[in-house]
Amino acid sequence: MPELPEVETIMRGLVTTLVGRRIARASLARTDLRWAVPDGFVQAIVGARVEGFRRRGKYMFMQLDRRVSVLIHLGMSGRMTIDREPLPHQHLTITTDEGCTIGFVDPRRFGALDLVATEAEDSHRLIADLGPEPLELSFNVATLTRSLAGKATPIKAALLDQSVVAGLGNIYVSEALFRAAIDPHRLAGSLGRAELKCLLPAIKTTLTEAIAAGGSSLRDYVQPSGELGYFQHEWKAYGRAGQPCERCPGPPACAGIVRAVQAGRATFWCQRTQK
DNA sequence: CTTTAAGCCTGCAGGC
DNA sequence: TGCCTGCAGGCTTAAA
Repeated sequence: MPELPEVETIMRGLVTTLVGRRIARASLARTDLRWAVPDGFVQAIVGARVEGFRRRGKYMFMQLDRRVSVLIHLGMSGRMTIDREPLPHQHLTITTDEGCTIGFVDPRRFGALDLVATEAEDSHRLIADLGPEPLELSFNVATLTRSLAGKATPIKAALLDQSVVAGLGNIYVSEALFRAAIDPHRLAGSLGRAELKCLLPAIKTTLTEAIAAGGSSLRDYVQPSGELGYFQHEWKAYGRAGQPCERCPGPPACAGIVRAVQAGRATFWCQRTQK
């Protein structure tokens, strides 16, 4: 589920029910997530008021009055629920002073919960090495050029590297490369200035449109309300192996979208138009 | 140093 | 129906 657009969507859902509210109760069903939830987690948040949220890459901070933030990472299968019956694998349940119930659900337990001083959010070990936020001005042709310079790794893998740019995952890298008409196998350092000037807005518009659509839903609900995202209907490459490419006339001129495995991850692209 | 592969954990779809 | 295999949105680590 959760790449940047999904995390952003989920966070916006949490803002409306949590900001300004006090945490009346909290319970941890288990603490062995990707990393152990720290001792004292529940005591640290119960009684606190939620002041705001912040997203950084695929990570979310829930900022409490007490100068403490809860770091939330959803891993592969993480979800947040609002006012829904407890689900299997619901590891954390929070109740607000208004009686709303927030659930953190993560079957595969690749996700994480941690505490960090609010003023030190950016120093957290999971955050410190993240690259620029792709939708901010700090992510531009100059910074992208610098971070890709000399890289002998395929551009697909480079864009998945969170220290190059924070928040892209397997779906949106495939989508952005399709839009930029760049072959995912091209070595990152071999991309010319013109190609980077095309890739940059391709990344930004893909993410912006995905956020506007509420993210992409694969097999789980994305939004805390249970609503589905609908950007999966806009996918032009990801998950479309064997289907026609929208830029091409179809067979025999073009075989359509093909799938291959790169660095252990599925990649989808059009061999005719992505060079 | 850089780049690839394996591993973490569970659920689901497809093949037999 | 039931078992087995492969695959999945992320990230870390060990190995090459």
